[in-house]
Amino acid sequence: MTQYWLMKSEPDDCSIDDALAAPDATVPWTGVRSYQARNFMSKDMQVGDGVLFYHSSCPQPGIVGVARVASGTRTDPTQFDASSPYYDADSKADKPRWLLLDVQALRKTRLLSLPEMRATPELADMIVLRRGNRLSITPVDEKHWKLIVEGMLA
DNA sequence: GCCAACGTTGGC
DNA sequence: GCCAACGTTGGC
Repeated sequence: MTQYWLMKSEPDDCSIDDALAAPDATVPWTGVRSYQARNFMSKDMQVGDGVLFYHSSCPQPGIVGVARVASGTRTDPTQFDASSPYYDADSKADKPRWLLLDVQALRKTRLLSLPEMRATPELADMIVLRRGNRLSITPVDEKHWKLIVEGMLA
């Protein structure tokens, strides 16, 4: 069964335009350094799952596009790259701690801004809107996906 | 195993 | 630049 996810990306790092410009519009989702998000990738996310592409840590945070999970997980090489901001000195090559998967951008949406999301009662129980939420990958209910992708918020 | 200190995320 | 929230670390 297809599931749905919201994935945060800092547009300075990888924006929806960057993803759409990549070969096959597909980018390796590097830099996940939370066990909870990692476990979503390895245990729950399936090729073909829907992804809401979200811009964070930027002037206009919000949902900017639709994507899909395009691969299973593999080792995230940035954990071994001492010049990377995602370097993890404690992760060993024979026992990698961090994973990534490929995400294929499908299209841009209008900007559904964080303030608009917060002002929309139908979205009130989205995990990404919870106080203090810092999780970079969160599951999305089908009802929320439909409202945002094809419903009244599209 | 508890919990205070610290670091990070991310909106504002 | 500030700060709320929360995960992680490390002393005990």
